Parts: sequence; structure tokens; C-alpha cells
Amino acid sequence: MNFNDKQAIYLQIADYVCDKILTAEWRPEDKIPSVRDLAIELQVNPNTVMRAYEYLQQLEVIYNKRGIGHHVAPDAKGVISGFRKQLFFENELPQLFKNLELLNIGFGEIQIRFDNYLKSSEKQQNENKQ
Amino acid sequence: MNFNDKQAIYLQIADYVCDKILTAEWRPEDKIPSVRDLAIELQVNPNTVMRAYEYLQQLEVIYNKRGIGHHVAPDAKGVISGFRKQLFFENELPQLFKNLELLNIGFGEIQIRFDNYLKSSEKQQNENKQ
Amino acid sequence: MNFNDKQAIYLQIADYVCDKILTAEWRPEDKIPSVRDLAIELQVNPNTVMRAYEYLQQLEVIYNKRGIGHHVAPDAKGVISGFRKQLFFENELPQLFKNLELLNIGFGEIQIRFDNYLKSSEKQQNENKQ
Amino acid sequence: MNFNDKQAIYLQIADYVCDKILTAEWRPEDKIPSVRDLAIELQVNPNTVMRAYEYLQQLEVIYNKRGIGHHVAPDAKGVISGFRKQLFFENELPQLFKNLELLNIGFGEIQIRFDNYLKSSEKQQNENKQ
DNA sequence: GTGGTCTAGACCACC
DNA sequence: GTGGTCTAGACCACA
Repeated sequence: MNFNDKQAIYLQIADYVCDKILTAEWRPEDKIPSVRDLAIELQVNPNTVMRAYEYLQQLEVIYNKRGIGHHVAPDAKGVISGFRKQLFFENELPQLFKNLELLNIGFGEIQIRFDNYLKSSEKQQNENKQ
Repeated sequence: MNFNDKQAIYLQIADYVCDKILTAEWRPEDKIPSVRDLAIELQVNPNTVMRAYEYLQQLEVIYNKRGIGHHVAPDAKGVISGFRKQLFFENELPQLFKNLELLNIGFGEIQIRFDNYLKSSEKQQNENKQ
Repeated sequence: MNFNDKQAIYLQIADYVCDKILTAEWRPEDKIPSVRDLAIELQVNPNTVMRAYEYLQQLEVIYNKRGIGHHVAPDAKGVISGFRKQLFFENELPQLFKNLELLNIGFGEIQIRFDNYLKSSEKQQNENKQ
Repeated sequence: MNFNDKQAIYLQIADYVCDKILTAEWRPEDKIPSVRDLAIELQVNPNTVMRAYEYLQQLEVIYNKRGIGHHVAPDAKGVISGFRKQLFFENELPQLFKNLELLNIGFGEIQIRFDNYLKSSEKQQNENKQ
């Protein structure tokens, strides 16, 4: 967690959890780490983890079984994808296009960098498998 | 100015000024509007404009002559481009790639949307010329 | 704080903080007083303290943890010394030499006054220890 | 003149005039440059030069003959020395000593640097004579 | 006219 | 509790 980032820590934690779910590291109905454990792992105040979990419950990404712990919601992946896609197409992409134009960056360069990204990404996955 | 945006107003003003410089509407050594004038134009408190100008001075995008006013720095365009490119390549682009991967969005779709963006952008410029 | 000094109050506060750090009264990673607390202690407006802290953050003398407070940066002492030495050798010392020459003041007199300064300084420290 | 310096321009001009007098480049009863001429030479607004001259008149460093111009006062050198010495001993020197102490700079180093300064100063004067 | 500083007081998000 | 932002209004020095 980055304590000096402009993004709130509880949102950083929520993103951390969402990434775990999107990459299927945590699957639907899986039990996710307890508030205390995650707080220790991420070196933050348990209240802050609690707030992130509450936020994710509200979004129906996770749910809580009293006395048992928090679990990944059945359609967590769909919900997260929905939110992120909206953010992506309505905010990030227009901003990207504006930058390409103002900074005189060609679309070709983006394509090349994306290809490189894919290659290094695949390579890393292969290494992890071995 | 967007008063409900999460981004601070003074940063929005700074971006507003940078855009004026990048599009060459304001050129190096030009005098830019006084704190009070811009405050009236943008309907904000003069202190808020002052804060934006202070921030831009620190970044060496503008400079101040005692009692005369603020002026566009000689290499303002280079400085702004530098900052924005760094932000673009180090944050926005990796974020884009990560999104494409996690959200299962094809690169082709981005390309189509960019072409559409360019068309509507050109169209608008032609309308402004007339 | 000296309200009639030509030097801005927020800069006086910044100097106050730097002196605390240089004398090791506040050490690296220590939490420094909150904006509101220092404002009460120094009898100034919290905004003024905030401005001093912003300035020091920009200089990387202190840093901020979200919701926790401001802390002395790891190399604060080095940073401050660097700035002050630069100011000293590039401005103050040439100014001193120019004065000695134009005002016909002998270097010996400076030496005598410095010895007296050291004596009174030591004396005061001894008194504080007791 | 430095338009971005914290010191007011009219004070910079006043210092400029005082230096000329202290170095005896301009002698008592000499006519000094007209407001217009000095304004052109220093690339500033004539009003600003006027303000500097008014300030120096008030200090009895220069005086004005109506329709003729400004002249160096008989005891200009004494007056200037007086002011500067006061500033020197009451402000600059204590500040210097405090810096030496906090920055751990030995007095010996100052002495060496002063000797070097004198040598280069003499050398330059010899060159100017030739 | 220009910027620069300061105050008082408010509201907000965050930990 | 912490900082961060904004407003309204004041005063000052400077060109």
C-alpha cells in the first residue's frame, strides 16, 4: 500500500482484492483473508481493511457469513468487470485519446508497446507454471 | 471548472492553463491573465487561481515579473510534454494494458474507437474554422 | 513568530521546523506536531502552518502519511544542510566579503566577535543542561 | 536587475547606486544619471528609478537640484557606511555565526576563502588598471 | 494595476 | 483525530 498516493488506502485495498478475483486467484465462494490477517499482510490499520471490505460488500463483490468470514460473491467477476468497463470507456479511454493527440504520440507506438507487453506477460506466466 | 470532480479545482485550473499552452493559444513569453481576471472568468476564488499559478511556477511552466504579472516560460511546452509523457508511459499506459487483459477487451476495439475519435475531432476543428 | 518581520510567517515556521531537525530535537521518522497543534503553539492560523508543511514536503524535508500526520524524512538533515550550505557559500559569504571590503572592516574583528559568540553559546548550553 | 528576486527592484537600484558611491566611482557632488537614462540602462520602468532616488534622498545619500538633476551628497559615503554597518553587525553577522555552528563549518575555512577572495580581487584591480 | 500573505471559518475524506 | 481544499475578505508592498 502506498501511503503517499493520492488514492485512498481503502480503495487501494479494494483494488487489490478485485485484482485477485479477476485473475481467478480467489474464486467464487472462496473464503478471503480475515480483516486482521490482511491488515497484518498489508501493514495497515485493521479499520482500513474493514472499510474496504464494507465497500466491497456494498458493491456485492464479497459477502459476509457471521462468525465465519468474508467470501467471494458468486458473480463477483461480472460485477467488477462491469464497474471497471464503465470507468474504462467513459473516463480512461477519452483521456488516453486526448493525450495521444496533445502529446503527438502515434497510435502505432501504442500497438508496439502492447505487443511487447503481451510477450513479457506470456513469458512470465510460462515461468510461473514451471 | 467542475466543482464535483474529485480532482481539486486548482489542479483543474493548472490543467486548463497547460492545455492553452500546449495548443499554442498562449505562447512563450505571453502574459497570461491576472489572478483576479482568471478568477472572475472561471468563477472561482482568486486564492484558488493563485494556488494554481504557484504550482505552475514551481514546475517552471510560468514565471512571474514583479508587479507586472505571470508569463508563459520559454520552454513551457517542453516541460508540460515531459511531465505528461512520463505520466502517460509510466502510469496510464500500463493501466490500459492491464485493463485490456483483465477485462478481455481486444486491442482492435481500441483502434476502432480511436479512429472514430479522430474523425469527430477533425470534424469539430473544421466547424471551428468556418 | 515575528509578525513584523519582512520574512513571511510560513517561512519562519519552516525555518523553525528545520532548526528542530538540525539540532536533532526531532529525528528522522518522528511524527511532528499536527497542523492544528503547531498552529495553537505558535499562535497562528492553521492554514499558515499548513503552508509551511506543504513547502517542506516539496523540499522532501518532511513527508505525510494519510490520516496519520507529518513525519521527518529519512535524510531531512542532509537535505536541509544542502540547501543552507548552498545559500551560505553562494550568497551569504560573498555578501560578507563584499561588506568587509566596502565597509573597511578587518577580518580580525570578525574573528574576535566569533570567539565571543562561541563562548556565550557554550555558556548557554551549560546552563540548559543544569 | 532581477525581476524574480524577492528583493524589491527599487531597493536593488538603490543598492546599485550605493555601491557606485562606496567604490568612489561616483564621488560627492557628482551628477548621477538622470531617471530616464538609468531606467533605460537598467531596463526598468522610470517610475521605479524615481522611487529609488526618492528613497536615497530621504536617506540623505543624494540630493536634487531642480531642473539640473540628482547629485551625490557630501557625506554620502558616511551615511551609507553607517546603515550598512548597522545591518551587518546586528543581522548578517549573527546569522552567519548561527550558520557556521549549525552547518558545522569551521572558521578556518572562512579565513581561507577570504584570502582567496582578496587575491582574486587584487588581481582583477590590477588588470583593470592596465 | 499586479502578486503575496494572512485570517477565520467552513466542509470533506480519510485513518 | 489527521490533512486538504475552498471561500470571503482583508491588508500590504510593489510597478
